[in-house]
Amino acid sequence: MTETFGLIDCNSFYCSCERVFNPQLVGKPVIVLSNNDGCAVARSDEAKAVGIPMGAPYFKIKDLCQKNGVYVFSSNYALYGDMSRRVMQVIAEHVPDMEIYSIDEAFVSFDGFKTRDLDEFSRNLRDVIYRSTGIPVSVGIGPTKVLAKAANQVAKKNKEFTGCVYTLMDISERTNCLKQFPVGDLWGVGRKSAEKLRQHNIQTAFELMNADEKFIQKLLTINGRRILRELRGESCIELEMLESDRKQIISSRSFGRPVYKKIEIQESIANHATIAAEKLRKQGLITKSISVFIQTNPFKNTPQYHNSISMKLISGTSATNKLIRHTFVLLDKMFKDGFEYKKAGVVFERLIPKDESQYDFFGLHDTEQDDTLMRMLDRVNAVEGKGTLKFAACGIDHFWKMASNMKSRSFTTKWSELLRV
DNA sequence: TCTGGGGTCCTAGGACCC
DNA sequence: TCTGGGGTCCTAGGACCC
Repeated sequence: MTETFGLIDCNSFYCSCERVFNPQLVGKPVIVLSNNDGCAVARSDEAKAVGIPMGAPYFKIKDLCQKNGVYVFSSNYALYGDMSRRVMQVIAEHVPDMEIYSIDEAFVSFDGFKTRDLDEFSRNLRDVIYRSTGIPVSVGIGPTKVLAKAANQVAKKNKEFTGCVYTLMDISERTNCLKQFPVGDLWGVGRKSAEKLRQHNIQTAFELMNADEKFIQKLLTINGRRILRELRGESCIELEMLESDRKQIISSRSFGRPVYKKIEIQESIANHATIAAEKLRKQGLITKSISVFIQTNPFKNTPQYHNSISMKLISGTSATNKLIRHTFVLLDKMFKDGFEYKKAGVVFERLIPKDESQYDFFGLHDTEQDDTLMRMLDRVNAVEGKGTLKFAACGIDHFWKMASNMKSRSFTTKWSELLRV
């Protein structure tokens, strides 16, 4: 039986969020920058039109932005996360089988919907989402996820023509479309794979679809083979309606200025351990593996050093104080003087639910004292604000802190944050 | 001066065992 | 002098995604 997938994707999501609370921006070029105001991660159509490439470093496009009156924002994740929740909720109310794929995308299953009505249904859904959240979306429809993704891209690129909804259910439509679809624009085909395919004269999705399966598997691993089959209309990638368990938690950041001293790296590592530990506790998890990494700036013509080192714990923990201590031991083992450091971070892996750890008789569990201390810490920080209470190792100066000079206000979360106690 | 951060999955190859 | 091979588990690194 042929399945029917939909991909609902918010248009220029971060920019659209900024526009919802600042309608003057509608019709104007808008971009949103990554952490540290590093590079452009979202661009409105108008910003694309003046020639701002995706991922462009801000310092390189600053002039272009000024010349064209581009509105520039630092990223405001609290706002985007909240808007995302609203959009997803509206979708869930209309299509029960859905997978939240990313902050601005959801796959849905249209199995059981009548094919003939899907276009109209999708346009209506689009209207409802826009009316209730202010966020414009595009919808792609296809017999597999890869094709639904491709359809979505076509819908987005030809908004006037497609009305932001496009379907690849029809086989002759599909052939026509895939013949003009660059293979590198497919979901799952990145720069490296596209280059490999090009070397074998495979430039379009249509050419990939007609290539030899085994050859493609050899060239691009099993993932490539799956993509090929999905292009043929054979569904290999399921809808994942249940959220899978987290496998790792990372906290890392580039420094706001060059860093040379170990004590300063320690401070930032302590902060990352604190943030990651808070995430652990929020999700009821403990970690049994800790890694720390440090690196210099690969874009800079200075001596380079990057390293990471990890340790396993006999019994897991989510206690910030313990985790900070462990990360310091790891940092000691790999830190080298004489480098200009740019970034550091902490990774927790081998995560297990805290309530499963009680079956571990031999381990040194977090004690009652640890747990009480962490509960108190989390509570104070929830009420009084993030970082009100923290360990001395985290420092107070925060020299390493990133730039975020153009952030919009937290329109949607300010109050809810205060009230969430 | 200034180039994000947080994730997942796959594979090759080493270690180890019998 | 001969110097296996297959299975499993683990990890680092690569590639990809948003």
